[in-house]
Amino acid sequence: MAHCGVFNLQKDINISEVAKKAGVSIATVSRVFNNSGRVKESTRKKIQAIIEETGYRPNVLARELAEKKTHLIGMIVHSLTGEGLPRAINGVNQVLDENGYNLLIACSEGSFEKEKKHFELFRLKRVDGIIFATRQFKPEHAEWIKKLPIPVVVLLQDTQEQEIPFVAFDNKRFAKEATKTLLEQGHQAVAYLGGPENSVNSAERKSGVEEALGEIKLQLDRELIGQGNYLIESGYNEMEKIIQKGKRFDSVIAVNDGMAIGALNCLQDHGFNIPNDVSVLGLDDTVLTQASRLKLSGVHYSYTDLGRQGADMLLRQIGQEEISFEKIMIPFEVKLRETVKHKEKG
Amino acid sequence: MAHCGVFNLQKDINISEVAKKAGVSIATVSRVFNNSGRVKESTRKKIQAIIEETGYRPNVLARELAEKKTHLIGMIVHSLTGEGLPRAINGVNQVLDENGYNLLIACSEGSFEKEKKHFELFRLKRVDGIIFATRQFKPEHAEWIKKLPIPVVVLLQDTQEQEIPFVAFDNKRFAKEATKTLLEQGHQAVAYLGGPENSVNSAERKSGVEEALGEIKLQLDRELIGQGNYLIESGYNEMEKIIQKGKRFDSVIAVNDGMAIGALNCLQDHGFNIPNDVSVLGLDDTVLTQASRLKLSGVHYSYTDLGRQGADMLLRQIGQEEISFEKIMIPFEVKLRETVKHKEKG
DNA sequence: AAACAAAATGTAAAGCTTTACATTTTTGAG
DNA sequence: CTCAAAAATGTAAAGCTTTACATTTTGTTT
Repeated sequence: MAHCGVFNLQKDINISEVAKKAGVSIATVSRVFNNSGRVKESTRKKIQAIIEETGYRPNVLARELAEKKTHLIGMIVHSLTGEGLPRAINGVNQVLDENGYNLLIACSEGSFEKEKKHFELFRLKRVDGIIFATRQFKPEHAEWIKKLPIPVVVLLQDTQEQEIPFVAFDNKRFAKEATKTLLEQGHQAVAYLGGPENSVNSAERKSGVEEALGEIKLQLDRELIGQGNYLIESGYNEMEKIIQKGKRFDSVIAVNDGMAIGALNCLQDHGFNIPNDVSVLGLDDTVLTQASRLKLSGVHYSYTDLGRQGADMLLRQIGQEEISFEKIMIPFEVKLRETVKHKEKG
Repeated sequence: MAHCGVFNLQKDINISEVAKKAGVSIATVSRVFNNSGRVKESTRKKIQAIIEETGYRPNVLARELAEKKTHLIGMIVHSLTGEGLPRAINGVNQVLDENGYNLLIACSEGSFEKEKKHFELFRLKRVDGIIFATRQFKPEHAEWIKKLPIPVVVLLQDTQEQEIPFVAFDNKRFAKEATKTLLEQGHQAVAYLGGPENSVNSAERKSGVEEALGEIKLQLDRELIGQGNYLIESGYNEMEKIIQKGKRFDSVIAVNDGMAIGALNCLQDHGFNIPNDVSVLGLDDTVLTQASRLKLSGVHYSYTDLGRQGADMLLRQIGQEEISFEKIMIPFEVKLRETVKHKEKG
């Protein structure tokens, strides 16, 4: 076996030592290593041999200092748990990896202060670009971003700014589509389980549901609305409350899978037959849809795609003179599975 | 509002400009900024005022070059999806953040080649340390790591090397404990659903189950063993196969939650009463345990903890002369929930 | 006031590369 | 064989800090 690349470096060798061994100047070595400028074939071979032999690798720090480019991308996410964001990170990471960039991760835990801290940190670390996934995009965020001399791409939120590009899910639209699909199956009395009041995404989804109902002159009955916190348990509890009211409904739409699963369990515990008595749909498509005995219906949208597109967009912006505005909405697909009663089968 | 820190930097200001403005040398500015060496109070104030005014921040790259320290930790994981590793990343990230380090993420997708590539990359990027989470720790890994001039901590696997510290779950032990707990409830005919044949962790868990059975002179019946791939569907299918064989069993242990949930669904579809006819337990404790109508029993162990302890350990090693060997096993807890029949209730 | 210690500050090197520009060498045409 | 142009290579600056060591200033003691 020949030399094992970088692992063989006992002590760091630098460019001038290579140059000395080859009897040339450091500029020539640099040219050979970076394949830039002209070098006579014989010289190139000689230098390459020495690079091979010594296992020389340029000091990345010095290089970055000289080039003013770190090939580092910073990504700020509000959470590292849950199913979505890790997938988004994965997507980002894939694209960066394919393009020779590295990913620096920071987690804000939803704290505005931490977001700021991480923006500053990334700025100091001289990252080449930032991907910012937040639960709520505020005017202050826009201010910071506009001051930054590097491109930023926002994930998950519409920035409402012509200067700040983003990639997001069209919450309202897919909630509307999913609801329409449900209504087309003949449902009329829809119960809705939403997320926390202050959640932008949750509000968007609700308004999508309402819009779909509105188009056929229906509306959400106040008595059939629950408000929870995305968790399975909360779905169960909110469903319980609605059932207790005794008002009739033929379908339940939940803002996410967790609450939908909770609702499903609750309905079954009350003896409802799913989907014949009640259809259930979550505006989501996580692993939970597969966990229940009846496969849960939902809306599929890919976080991996979100991440990939975001990273693509960022890389496009990097190196560009002007930061150009782009917005991308990730496509979605309504998935009717065993928890929704189909007309044709009805 | 005063100056908004780093965001205000229109153009980068460097230390010599600050020095010039203050009428001192760059060494003094450096001393003030880093709070090192002695500086007269009046000089310090003057310089601080100018730093404040100009928003000067040292160029991190130059600093790192001079200090030979990047405050960067590289983490290699085999997957970014799933519930465990993102939590581990989260734990690592928390500790690093608390200690002024940054996290560089790389995903190997289980490929040996990619692992190598990322080790090399991290080496070149001059990270201060590496956290390596792998599915299988091979002799080659040990070779690389021993050649590296920076500390490495391995996650999830016993390195079997006195020189390479690790943090892991004691798969065999918790599988054994969980099984013993189950047996103590009076079960005797245990069916086992395992993971892929080549999985180290899966094998460890199986041997833990066998050991527990062995202690009371029982053993796994070959007819009651399934081999799947961790997914819900695979749990369902493997359970189905076993049921078809018609052999009696009073409990099912699955290598993970996914397969346990699949098995649970399958059993219920066949009309078994859980837990009266059959108890079900997964050697895991993910969100899936909450998803089914009957809360799934399992073993809880914290990936966040794993990550935190790993990062702690790494930071301890950094800066130390000799790399010292440490091994940590994360504690676990058996969780009996609704899918296991309890003796006292029996 | 001298002498010395302690404190404050400055100088310059080391950390290592890339690259614009300068210089030398080679090649080919006349 | 000469000269110009092209090719190859070298020099030195720029990128910016930290820090060991040198120097200057200040303060104290005798």
